[in-house]
Amino acid sequence: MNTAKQSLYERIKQDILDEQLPLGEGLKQQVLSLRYGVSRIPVRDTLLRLKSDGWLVPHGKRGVKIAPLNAEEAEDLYKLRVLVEPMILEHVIEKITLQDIGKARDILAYIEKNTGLSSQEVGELNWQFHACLYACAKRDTLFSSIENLHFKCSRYIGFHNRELNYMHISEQEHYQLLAAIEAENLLLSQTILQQHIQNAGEKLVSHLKSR
Amino acid sequence: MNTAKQSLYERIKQDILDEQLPLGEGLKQQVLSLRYGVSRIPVRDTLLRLKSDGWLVPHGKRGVKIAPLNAEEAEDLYKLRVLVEPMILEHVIEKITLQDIGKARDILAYIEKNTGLSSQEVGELNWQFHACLYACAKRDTLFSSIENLHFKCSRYIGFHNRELNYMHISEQEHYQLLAAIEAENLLLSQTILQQHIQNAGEKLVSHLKSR
DNA sequence: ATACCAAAAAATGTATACAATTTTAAAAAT
DNA sequence: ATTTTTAAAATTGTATACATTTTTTGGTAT
Repeated sequence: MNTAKQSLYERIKQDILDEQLPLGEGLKQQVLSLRYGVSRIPVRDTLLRLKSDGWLVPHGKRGVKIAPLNAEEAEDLYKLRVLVEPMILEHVIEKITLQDIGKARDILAYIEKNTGLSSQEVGELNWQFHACLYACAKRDTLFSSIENLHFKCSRYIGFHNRELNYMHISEQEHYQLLAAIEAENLLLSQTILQQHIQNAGEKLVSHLKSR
Repeated sequence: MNTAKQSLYERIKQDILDEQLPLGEGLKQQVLSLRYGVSRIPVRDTLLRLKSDGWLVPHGKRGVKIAPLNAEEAEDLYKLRVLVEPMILEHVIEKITLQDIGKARDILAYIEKNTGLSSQEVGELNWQFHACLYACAKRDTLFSSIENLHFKCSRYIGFHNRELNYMHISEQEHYQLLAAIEAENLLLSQTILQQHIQNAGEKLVSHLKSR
């Protein structure tokens, strides 16, 4: 919405990702308002929003804390994605244009060219690629459900990339997916996408469990 | 959280369901704060929350309006439920106790006994039945994803009941589902649940389309 | 008459102030 | 020493006041 609050939302998200905010304890509105140089009102708005997003959870009778990462949640999120994301491909193939495909290909090319990207930037571009494909299906509900799953995953993916530096592997799968969509081969594209998600999910979960 | 805001959230939800609030136009914070006798701050909190919930959508550059009902969204929501809800049954069957089953059965009995319930009350009790089963799986992420889908559906279900008075039909399916879970028959319970959701979904969608 | 611009009005975003609740800490009682 | 009670401190929820942005409206020019 507004620049101030939007940036506050982004800044707090970033600080959660970078582990700049206390994990076990409740987040104090006043501490955050001092830290970010705004009043408690926009802080409250942001905390409420991040709670809806699932990045924050209730803390005791009042306030919120950062949601702990756990392997079980990651597992369920990826299983959900395996089921849900292929659903939208039907509509993607129906509606996708050459411009859309070009745009998606551009994102992949950009990732390949810029080897110096941070893991988080790669993660964001990865989602841009998927979102770019899914958006052209023009199914708001499906799209936002998927977007929501991605958002919840993104906390794990950041971690994933930072510690495994994994993302490059999946680039080939992205090109295969794009080709299958371009060929309007629904079943193949769904299979590739499922595999793509499952591969990433299994790697992440096994890594989370082995800590 | 607090009583005042909790009840404000419930009251605004109720007024959206009962079509007591303007549909096309943006909801004005001040109008609502006068209407409900509170300041704009808790109103703002509630509007933000209902926007996250999907009951409200952005209105122009600023503010929110009530999300319009449309058949496409209902269709996608039910298709999502058909895929996602059977997922949790695996864990339900693994963990469910006789107490849980008893509690679920009590809810069904209560619905049968009280023939004078409003369509909305029946809808709420229906969800209580499902939630009661799903909760014992102890899978927070799966549960809240399903809860979220139900919540989005609930706007349509209220409408559905009011205009079709359909819900009694599904009681038999509920008993069948409970029996299959009690018998620890995963595949059967999943099939019944899928059918249950699909039946309701198809009826609702066809009704929405024929307006 | 239509399009465009500017000023006023309206609506929201944010800050500060106050109220209510919860947490803490300390003291008293067992 | 441990538990319970009670008061103070801390924290959040809400109201009011102010700032900023958006929308509307009225006027002017083409």
